[in-house]
Amino acid sequence: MIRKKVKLAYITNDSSRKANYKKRKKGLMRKMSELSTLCGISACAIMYSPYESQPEVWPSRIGFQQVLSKFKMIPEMEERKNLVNQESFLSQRIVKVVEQLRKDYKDKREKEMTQVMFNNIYDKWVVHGLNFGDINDLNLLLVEKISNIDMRKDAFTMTPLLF
Amino acid sequence: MIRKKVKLAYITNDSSRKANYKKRKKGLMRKMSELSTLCGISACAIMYSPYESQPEVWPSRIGFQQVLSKFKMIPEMEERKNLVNQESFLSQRIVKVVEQLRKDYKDKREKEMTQVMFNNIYDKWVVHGLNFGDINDLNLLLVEKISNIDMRKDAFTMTPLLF
DNA sequence: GCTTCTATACTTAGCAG
DNA sequence: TCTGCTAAGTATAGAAG
Repeated sequence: MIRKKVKLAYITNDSSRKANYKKRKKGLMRKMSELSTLCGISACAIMYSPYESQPEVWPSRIGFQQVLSKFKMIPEMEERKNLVNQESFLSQRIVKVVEQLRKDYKDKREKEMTQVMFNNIYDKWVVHGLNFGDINDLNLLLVEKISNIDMRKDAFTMTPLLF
Repeated sequence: MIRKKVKLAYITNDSSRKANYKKRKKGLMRKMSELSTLCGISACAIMYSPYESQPEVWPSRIGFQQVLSKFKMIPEMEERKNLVNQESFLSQRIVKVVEQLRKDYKDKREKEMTQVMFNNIYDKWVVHGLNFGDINDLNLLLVEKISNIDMRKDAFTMTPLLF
């Protein structure tokens, strides 16, 4: 049981590579969470492996409803919605995008469709070397072109999502 | 020099919190890179702290040009561009989005503007509990509404970016 | 494949310059 | 501050069930 030093190279043996992945993924997730609580910072990690059908994400996707609830519950947020500076403009846009998203998800079929699309696209982004910096840039585009989205004008309501 | 066990709670002392952050961030980045090379998987991490003006991203944003070059160099990608199935449709859209992005970045002023916007928005997303899963969902929206973007039709050319 | 075990490798808290 | 040190604490490679 002599433990070797880590040889920093691709593990060719399939089963030990998978085992290694699962162990280290767990460790990474824990460290991510520790850093976040110890230092009070926001952090995210995503791992896209052939061992899982969905990308592994930290923090977990738990409760999109909770996220939406936060929007309602945070008073500063409500205040911001009534401000007229750029910041509040952006906040409102975000709220509306999220609302739009909620509505989209109500159509379960469409949801599955887009999920499949996402998997395809994300796979390509990663395969072709787009990192999260680049995905962020794509988000920039979203912001920029957001006025093209046919936003609904009605109030921001909170009904349960379908997932 | 008796070292305590980690007490998993917010470090109230400012300087030691910052020191802790920098050390652990470094460790996390290394582990991220190790996992990626050992297991050959795609992974990303982003940390948004008050200690740095820009979010800390792994892998680094090095060479968007390189990313664009990859698009040109990977033969399968070129083939896909000529297919007519959904997959190729999506690939083409990605290429065009990236192209659009490149053009957008040519306007340096606009670049800075959007960068500022991104920082504001990303901050809010994270502050209000949106994780990368959610940001991915927003990306779904981007895909969905992508037909609203006024795409340029000319060939995909490769000129240096301004950053 | 999966757990669980545990010796060893690695990480990092606290200190010093 | 930052850098480097080093021992205490933690993660994990490899084996066993």
